[in-house]
Amino acid sequence: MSWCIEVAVQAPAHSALGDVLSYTCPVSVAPGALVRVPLGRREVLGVVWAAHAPDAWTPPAMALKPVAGVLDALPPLGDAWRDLVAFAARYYQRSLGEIALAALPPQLRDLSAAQLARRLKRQGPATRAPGTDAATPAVAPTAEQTAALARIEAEAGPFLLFGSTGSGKTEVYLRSVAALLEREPAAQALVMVPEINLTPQLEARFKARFGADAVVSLHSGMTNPRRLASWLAAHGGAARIVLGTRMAVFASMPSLRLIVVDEEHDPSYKQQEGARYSARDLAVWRGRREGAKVILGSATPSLESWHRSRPAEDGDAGGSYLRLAMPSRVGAGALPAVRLVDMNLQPPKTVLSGALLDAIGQRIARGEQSMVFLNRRGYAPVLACGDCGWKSECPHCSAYRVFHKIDRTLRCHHCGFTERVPRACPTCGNPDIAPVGRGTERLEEHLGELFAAVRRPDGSAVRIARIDADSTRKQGALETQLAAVHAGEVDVLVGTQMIAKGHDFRRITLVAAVNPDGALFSSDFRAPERLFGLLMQSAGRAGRDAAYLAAQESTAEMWIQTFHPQHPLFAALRRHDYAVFAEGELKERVPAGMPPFAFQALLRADARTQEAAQAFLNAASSAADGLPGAERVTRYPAVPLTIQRVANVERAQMLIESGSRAALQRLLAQWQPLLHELRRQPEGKGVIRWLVDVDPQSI
DNA sequence: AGCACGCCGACT
DNA sequence: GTCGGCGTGCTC
Repeated sequence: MSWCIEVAVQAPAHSALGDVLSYTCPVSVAPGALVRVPLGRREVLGVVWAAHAPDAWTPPAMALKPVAGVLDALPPLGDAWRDLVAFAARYYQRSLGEIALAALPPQLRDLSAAQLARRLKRQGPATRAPGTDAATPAVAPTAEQTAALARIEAEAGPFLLFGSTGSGKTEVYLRSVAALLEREPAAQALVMVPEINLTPQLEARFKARFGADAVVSLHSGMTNPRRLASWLAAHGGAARIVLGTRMAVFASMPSLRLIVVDEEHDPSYKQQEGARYSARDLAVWRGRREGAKVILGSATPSLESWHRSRPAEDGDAGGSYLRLAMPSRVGAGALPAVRLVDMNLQPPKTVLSGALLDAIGQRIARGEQSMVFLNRRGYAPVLACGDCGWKSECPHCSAYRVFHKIDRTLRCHHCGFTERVPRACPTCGNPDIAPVGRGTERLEEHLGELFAAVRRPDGSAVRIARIDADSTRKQGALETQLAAVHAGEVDVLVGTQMIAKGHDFRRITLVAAVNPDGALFSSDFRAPERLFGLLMQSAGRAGRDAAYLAAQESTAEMWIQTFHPQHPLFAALRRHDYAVFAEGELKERVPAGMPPFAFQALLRADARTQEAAQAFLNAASSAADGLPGAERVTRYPAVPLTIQRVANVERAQMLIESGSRAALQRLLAQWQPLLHELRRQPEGKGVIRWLVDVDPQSI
């Protein structure tokens, strides 16, 4: 008789396939061990979830296949890690194996037991990096930082570190990590940032403080071998500090004691494909499960975290998070003065108001830098024919193709369909087709023309640069461009929100948002929150160096051009008052029953036709009628997505909402098998795929 | 998810 | 006459 082991393999949740598959094994294998198992015609990597001794299981009707190999050179994944994976799978309605395998470095899938053993030997034994040897002399912390650190030491958390841009949140992270590593010889810390772009500078700071050996990174921009090496270092305990993007929340860290989620409000923490997990929320869960402290940091926290960190008041016990405020900027100038330009008072079709141009011109003359934001790539969002009304619609999507002047193409930003710009209107032959609206390319060109005659202090011509997804497509292009800005080789920087995040430009004294109005009246209730965060973050780019401002006798300014200057969002922004903005938003959400006062999920269907997609959703809704607890959950009607068709696929979704997270979870869990079933019914005809998005980040 | 098997259009 | 499209079905 042999052992029976239950193994999680990469397969989607499916009615025909259970969460784990059973195999026989001649020897005992610990849960958490990695194995190679036959699956159909191939052999795949799996994680052992349970093992049953020879006398403790009865063979099922079907014959079980034997395990193909055990990767026993690797210590098994811990209970805590498996609990995290199991929770994420359950909460986000995915299969165990899908989450488990996605959480492992991809290269592990291709390695045999012998190859892995060799690899581990080469990597050397898990010598624990000391973690504090290279400690660079740090400047003394401010009173606010000291106070926050004391609370973090003394209390359990989770903590919401509410620190304005430039308040030195990173220093608090560094010191919290340092205190932990010194206190516990084996302890590990996980530090997450929202974007890959932000990992290099963070890595540099952590390596300078803790030594290169103690720190590894984990993100999708790394090569597979490097990712495997980092993962093994974290799993073996050699790496004391793991830095990474959202995927790092699943890193195996046997001695995890501290988790930092920087810019916790950032939407990038929510995965938008496959398993749609929130790395921030999982970090909080993981911290509680493993007894690790969790620090969420932001100048503009998510309303969820803000609400959860509300102080106790009469009649309200307060939130479960502890809010630590650091309102002052360190070594930076005062927060920039916010100037609103009422575009209603400008001549029609004004792109950049005269006052803004003057202000930028003055900065150029003084050798300072300005930054102009426009959240739209390309030259113009639409190309149109004035005669017949033709517009550059994408044939495969319900969206316009964007005109990119640089390579004279029309590109669909949703499906990627690209064509050369036609010489004349494709429908009426009119050669006079014109760009409508503007993107970063056109803004860059426009600024170049406007400042053509202006001279810098040394008499040379003005230099304008653009940073967006197009200009940084090539490997290393972003670094090169950022270096040029730092070196003062750029006077005016044009870009998308890519340049609003994190980068610490010392000589920028003016930031302008040219056209932020779209988000004010969006159908997505979180749009204002995102806009506020983005504008605050952008404002934070200006005047980061107080000494520089003083030497220049300059002041930092944030310019906003808007047709709605009286909007309350701008009033709060003007005073840099996130708290007022947040309280205002929360007040609106209570009566509307919206998050954080309710919990949501989306059921989405993609199909050949919009009718088929909606028919599936409606049938799904009917199927949920009988489920226990359904009366505590509101199901809204099926509606098309804002961009209804992408790559010839019609998309519809249905919002599901409840005041009780448990009730919502219960319904989703019971719904899942019915949805699989429904797919094969007539109502599921034409459905290409369906998916559940728990705690959707936009609706 | 893979990877098969299984029936209908343009090519050596 | 085949090569190949992706529509259903199965994997312990």
